[in-house]
Amino acid sequence: MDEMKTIDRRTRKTKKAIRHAFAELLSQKDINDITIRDIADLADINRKTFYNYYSGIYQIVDEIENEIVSTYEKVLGEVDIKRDLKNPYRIFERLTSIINTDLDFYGYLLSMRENVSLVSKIVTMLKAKTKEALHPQIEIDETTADIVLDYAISGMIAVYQQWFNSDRRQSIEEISSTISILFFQGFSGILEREEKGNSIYTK
Amino acid sequence: MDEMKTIDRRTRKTKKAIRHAFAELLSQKDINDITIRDIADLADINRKTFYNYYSGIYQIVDEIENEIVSTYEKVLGEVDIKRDLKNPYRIFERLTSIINTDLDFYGYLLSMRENVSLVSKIVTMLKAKTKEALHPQIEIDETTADIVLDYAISGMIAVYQQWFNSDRRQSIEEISSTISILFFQGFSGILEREEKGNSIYTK
DNA sequence: TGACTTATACCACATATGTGTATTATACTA
DNA sequence: TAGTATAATACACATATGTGGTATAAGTCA
Repeated sequence: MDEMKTIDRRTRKTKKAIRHAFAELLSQKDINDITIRDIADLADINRKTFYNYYSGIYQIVDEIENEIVSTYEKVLGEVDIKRDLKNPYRIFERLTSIINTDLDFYGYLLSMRENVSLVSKIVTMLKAKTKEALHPQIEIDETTADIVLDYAISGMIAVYQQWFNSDRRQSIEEISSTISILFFQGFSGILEREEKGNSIYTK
Repeated sequence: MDEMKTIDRRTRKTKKAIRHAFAELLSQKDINDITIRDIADLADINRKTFYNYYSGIYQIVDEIENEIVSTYEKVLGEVDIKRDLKNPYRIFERLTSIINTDLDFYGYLLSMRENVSLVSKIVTMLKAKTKEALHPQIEIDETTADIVLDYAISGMIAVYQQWFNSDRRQSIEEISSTISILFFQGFSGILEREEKGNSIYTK
């Protein structure tokens, strides 16, 4: 968003128009029913001009996704993964908050059928970040670490997806606490919490 | 596949030709580069005929996915989810085996960008099956159960995806054991196993 | 086998896609 | 502000898509 300033005003204007038209159309109909002609018409640009910037509809989505991942990455830089690994509540609380605020506008992307790519991008980024934080303090072999991270990160994102689809019924604290327990103690941790009847997040 | 026998021979022949052509083309190029004309030409049918059976390329994928999910569902019927929940090794071993055999032909689907839908279909099916097995024996509230299942099932599938993409380097026992531990004891269970140095699956 | 039912082929059309080329309009910069 | 760079347009073309109507071929069944 910063380097935008140095770019040709025409380019800036056109891309903005395309993005805006796309968002508008997306709010009206399914992505598969949106044609390039639709976008060009609504953005009031020549159809050819569209191809100067995007090779197709999904490349707009790709661009948006990359912006989202960048946001994640930046905010995650403020967390000390290494320190919090054995009590990851703080990490998950942070992630949940990001999703709850910055992602508000793009939230529906998470629930779209097509956007596995966003999920996999986030998975890739989080895996990289976590692995560099782990290495070499925690004694665990590479392959196992991969499995653990795949499992935990994908699981976490799935929870967020459902959270979105159910209009974020639970509080950030609830979600964070549950994911945190699932990650470190698994299902047995949940059973324990349920038995006690006093969850971590009760006020 | 059974009811196929009662269907008009022409229909049978045409659908088979389409499916075959699609598989052939898929092995040659990316799904996004496959046109309906390609399929019609290779299957040696009129382009219009294609539309008699499928509304588009992705509906073929959809059909294949549904067949895969059915296979899963059937084999999973042989497992006693309720009994094995606290020591889920058997369940995961069974699932891993299915993937390793029946899914061999369609395995690459799991690693395709587009096939989130397969994943979500499997998630939906497994969630339903698990919930009916849980209810009402295990004392856990509905919402929490949803979260646990989303987390565990999506995590599990992510592990399988990576397993596929790395050409199934680990044994079925290794994968099953790791997922099993992750599910019931979480990351702490993995750390414990690593410390002891004796994993469940060492012979 | 012969009458029927139905799948498929053939032709046609409106629209979408991707791309090339030449021209015009706009923005940058010295 | 004048000159230059480049973004955007206009136009055109080959191909793909989805769909409708009619004719033909193949399968089904009594």
